[in-house]
Amino acid sequence: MKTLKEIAQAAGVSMATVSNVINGNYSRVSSDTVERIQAIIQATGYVPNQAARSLAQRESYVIAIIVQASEGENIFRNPYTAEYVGALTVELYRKGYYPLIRFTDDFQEVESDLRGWNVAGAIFNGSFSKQLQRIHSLPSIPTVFTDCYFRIPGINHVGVDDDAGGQMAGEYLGQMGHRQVAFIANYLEDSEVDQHRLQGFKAGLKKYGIQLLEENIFPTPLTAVDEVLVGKTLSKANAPSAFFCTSDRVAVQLMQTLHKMHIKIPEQVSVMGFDNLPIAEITYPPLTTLAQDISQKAHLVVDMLVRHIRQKELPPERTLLGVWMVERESVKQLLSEK
Amino acid sequence: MKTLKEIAQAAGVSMATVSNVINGNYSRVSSDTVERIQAIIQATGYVPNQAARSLAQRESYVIAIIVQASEGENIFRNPYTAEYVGALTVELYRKGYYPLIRFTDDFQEVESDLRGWNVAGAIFNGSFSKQLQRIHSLPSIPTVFTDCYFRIPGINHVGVDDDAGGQMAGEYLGQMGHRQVAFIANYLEDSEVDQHRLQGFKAGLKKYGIQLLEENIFPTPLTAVDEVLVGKTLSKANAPSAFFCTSDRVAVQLMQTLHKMHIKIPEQVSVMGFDNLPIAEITYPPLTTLAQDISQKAHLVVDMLVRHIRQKELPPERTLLGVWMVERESVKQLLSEK
DNA sequence: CTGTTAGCGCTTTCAC
DNA sequence: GTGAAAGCGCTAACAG
Repeated sequence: MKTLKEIAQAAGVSMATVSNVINGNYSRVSSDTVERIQAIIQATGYVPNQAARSLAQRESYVIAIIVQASEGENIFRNPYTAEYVGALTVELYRKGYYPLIRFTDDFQEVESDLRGWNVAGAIFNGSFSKQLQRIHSLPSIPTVFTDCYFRIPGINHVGVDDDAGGQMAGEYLGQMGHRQVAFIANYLEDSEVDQHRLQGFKAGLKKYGIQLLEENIFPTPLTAVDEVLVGKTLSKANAPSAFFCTSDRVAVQLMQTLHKMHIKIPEQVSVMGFDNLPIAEITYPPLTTLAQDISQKAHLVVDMLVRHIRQKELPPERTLLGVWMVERESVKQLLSEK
Repeated sequence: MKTLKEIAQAAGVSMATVSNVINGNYSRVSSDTVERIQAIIQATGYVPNQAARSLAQRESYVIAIIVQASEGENIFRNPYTAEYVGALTVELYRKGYYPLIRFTDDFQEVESDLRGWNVAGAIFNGSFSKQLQRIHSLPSIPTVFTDCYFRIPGINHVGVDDDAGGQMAGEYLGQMGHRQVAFIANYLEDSEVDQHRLQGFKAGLKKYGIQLLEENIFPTPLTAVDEVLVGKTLSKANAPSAFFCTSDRVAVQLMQTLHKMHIKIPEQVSVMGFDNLPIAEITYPPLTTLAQDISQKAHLVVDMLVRHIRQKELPPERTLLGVWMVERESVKQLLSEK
């Protein structure tokens, strides 16, 4: 018993009626028939063919999840991305959609996925700034962009309040008595996320009259985290006593380097991260960081997307998720100074 | 320009011809026509409709990746799973397939995915022991099972040589001079992976005349890793000087507990893991562990699956991937004893 | 080499 | 309430 037609025959009704039952249009079918058909479906374990449905409806229940990654890169080695996509997956199934996950950086591939699968919607993660114009001008499929900043209005976006997070970090370090601090970005030049975290950080420090020196801003982990550079930075006259890193991953790298150099955390140097990934709990010492609620974010994103799928022509939305401090043990309270 | 039909009209040929060009059946089309049609496809950015193709062929280019997880669980928080599924995703796209990722524990859902999408094949990860019978009796879609042990013959399987890994761990600890050791499983009762690692471990220890005491075998992290139990275990007369954990994640938990108790690793207690996940590098101290090549595994799995898709009726295959020691700093060399 | 034709399994008017 | 029929976009014989 494989097709709708066979179900219809078994029930002695037309295909249209079975179709109505399957799709929950009970108002068009007598409750007797509904029950009878459902019983048969149950008994036979009939499963509708998604391809046929998608063809007939000119739309599938597929949602593309496009994650920016370079050719052949396994982006799920990044724990943040993995957890986020996992959370999206869970949410999508909950709502009856199927995720189509694609790692890419290439607009061609994105376009053929979107069109080839007649996707109902798409979720983008990462800074697709360059391709954005073209993505945006695609057939009118609803999209939500996440973790990126755009100058283009008219897109749906869910992000994290990076400014606020940076600011909290700045204030916290100030309050803990640090007066010389440093910032390590992931990719300052390209990532607006990094730029906002830095901006917020500066603002937070300002409240304590602290200035972040240009020389203490490291645009990428590569330019900061190796032993010689860390050594140089720490041996200066006004060496920073604390580092704020744009992500937990970067913080972890820094901590490794410090361990190798036998520099004690937080006794000699304090470290802060951003994201509150599972790894933040297992570092030594446990990492003080800014938390974002990834499940909530996924939930919001999927909700927003589904809303726009159901009612096209809804005006674009933007949401910024809050962040909060998770105080662990990687930042030392300094004696207050003059 | 959206459909094959339109391309055919534009080129002044029949749909069949365009179809042949799209599917690379160049032997049935003159090279002139091939070029002309390809040019048009290029120019118009035509993308074939996957649903239609799948309907007509009675098979899609979708491969289901079924990951065992409880209802609503985001299994990508497990870094091993995330990395593995990511690697599968990369490999599948490389071969022209689309991954359909599903977290579940429920056979019903598996079945409706497999049938509803007319998947070309499926990859299972986790111990689907209970459902296996039913999965196996499904419509004849090729499957590969990974990271599990089954008594049922006739299935394709790619696993890791857990016995060998366990044995290497046992021999290594023996060679490093440890004489009292302990083993922490993830879920000994249910996981045959754990059981094999334990078995190998015992065998490896035996070469050094070491016996693993029953009381030093912890069936789950819950029964081992909390402070009181660790305290009790370590204060015994013949306290273990080293712990072999069935996974890096468990090892990390143990290390955290030890840190909390201010027990020095490896000076006071040595720790070994299994998997060589990225986290193994960032623990303090870096974790000595057994490595498996996840990309290679994914590659093998996809290769095997595709082989069975192309030639049904191929006899079932089983492959065991090798593992190797990655020596870092979590195991101490003890003075050799009597 | 190329075209014609008959579906794949489902949804969707539109009649009844 | 229910059914008949016309596709959705593509592939797969089979003719020519």
